[in-house]
Amino acid sequence: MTPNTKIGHEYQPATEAEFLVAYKKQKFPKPSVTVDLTIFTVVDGLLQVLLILRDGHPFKDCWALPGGYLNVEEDETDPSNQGEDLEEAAHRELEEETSLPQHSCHLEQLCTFGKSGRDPRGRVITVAYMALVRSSLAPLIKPKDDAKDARWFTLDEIKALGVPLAFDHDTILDTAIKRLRGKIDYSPVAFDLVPETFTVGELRLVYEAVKGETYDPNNFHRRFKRMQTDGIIVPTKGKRATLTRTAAVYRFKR
Amino acid sequence: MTPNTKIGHEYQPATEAEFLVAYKKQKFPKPSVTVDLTIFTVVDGLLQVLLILRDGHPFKDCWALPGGYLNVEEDETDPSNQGEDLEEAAHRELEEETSLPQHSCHLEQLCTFGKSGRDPRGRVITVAYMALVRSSLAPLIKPKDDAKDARWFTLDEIKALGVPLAFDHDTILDTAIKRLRGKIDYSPVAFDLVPETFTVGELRLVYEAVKGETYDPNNFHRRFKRMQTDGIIVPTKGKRATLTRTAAVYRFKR
DNA sequence: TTAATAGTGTCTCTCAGACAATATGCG
DNA sequence: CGCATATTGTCTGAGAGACACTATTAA
Repeated sequence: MTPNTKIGHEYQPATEAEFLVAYKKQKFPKPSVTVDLTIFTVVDGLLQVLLILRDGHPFKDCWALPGGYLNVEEDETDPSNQGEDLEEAAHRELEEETSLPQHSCHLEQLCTFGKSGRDPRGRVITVAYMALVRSSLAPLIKPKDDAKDARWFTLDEIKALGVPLAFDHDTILDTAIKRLRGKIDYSPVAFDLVPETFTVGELRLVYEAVKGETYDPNNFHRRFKRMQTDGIIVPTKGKRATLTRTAAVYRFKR
Repeated sequence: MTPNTKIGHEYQPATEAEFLVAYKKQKFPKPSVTVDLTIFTVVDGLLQVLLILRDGHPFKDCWALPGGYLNVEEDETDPSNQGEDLEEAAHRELEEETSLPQHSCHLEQLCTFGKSGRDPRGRVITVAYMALVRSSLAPLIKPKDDAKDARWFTLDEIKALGVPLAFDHDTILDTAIKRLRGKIDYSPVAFDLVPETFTVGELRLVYEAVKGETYDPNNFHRRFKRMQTDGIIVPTKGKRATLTRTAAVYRFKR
């Protein structure tokens, strides 16, 4: 890395130990770092996103993606502990927001946004993550139904708000949707949106909700069977689920 | 975003203006943010990466990806100016390192790394970018050939160093290679590694260098012709280039 | 002339889209 | 029973991989 001379990052004594002692005494402006989450689920064949209503400034009373500051408090007694990792913070936020047990949801880093002026409090860089909540877990998330502070939105409902989301969260959400739509074609993310066991129809509904287009049920079934012969999907004993008739139940492998 | 109570992010007066005044007076620990670049090129049919030799602590005398601090100095007279954007910083670093004119290279955000302990100076979050330099520009980059401070490495040469790169740059590089290998199949990144005008063979060599595998020249040619009928590629007047015989020359469209 | 690469043609296999047909079981 | 969905099957066309073949030209 090329140190920035203007803010004094390049003082260079002989040993690294000496350097660090001197370095710690210096002061240069730093940004804040936050972690924001785009939490998706598919319920009733609709792609939905979890938004929270901000109760404090800035963007008070605006809907926003859940998120929070990255904890970077250094441990005085252990210099190697410089606070929580980014993934750790994302998992923490996800748990705080959904009350779901850690690692019950797929979580992946999406993109980092840091435009000057995106937060009136000062320079804030946000690392956006995308989380996928399987439909069987989604209903567990909204216990505080009366309190209007967190709820699932379909994409149309967000548009229907008529006002933008807080900060640059519209851009983040847009990036997340594009990423999800792209990834579903070549990676097994769909299996993180469906219940642990599922029927062909349920999986197809997830694809349709994410891509926003209909799939020919016959062709999808063929594709599904190929996944079965490839060992990606295995049949499950509990061989029934009810829609208009019975259907075989499967489970994702690995 | 959910403010972190422990570091006092949630003081909430009535108006946003009042809030901001009070907020600015607070102090909480912040990380540094850097931008690191993985700069690729393909020369002589080999995928190469630009590394610099660190002349200061930490990781003095280690090879590293070029990078530097994000400038977040706020403008006292203009509160909306909170420093340079992430992309701006990446372009600046790229120009500083390669001396190539701005926007002559493809540049895209890769991933953000922020593990606790990755930098002994303190908590540092780095936003990694991937840059692609077309082979016709690559030779322009190493004027300081005697000074051993920046040069192209093939992947094998990096392995042959026998020591890891500085910081977590091995991980970043690995991520970049995987991204490039993945993207070349479904996006036109190869055209950012080839000269502005190119022959079928030159384009194939780029694919082979990136993927690390050989392509059947006949089948590749067929694929190439399909791109031509799709209008992605157009023939160019200067219809010759020399290897062992002449070949038609093409240009990427859009 | 020769050798290496450009460029064409062919066969096979896989997979996607369109669409026909049968099976099943809830109402 | 009737109908919606599950499940199977067939036809076609696009594209990938393997491989044979001809054309061109620098050395």
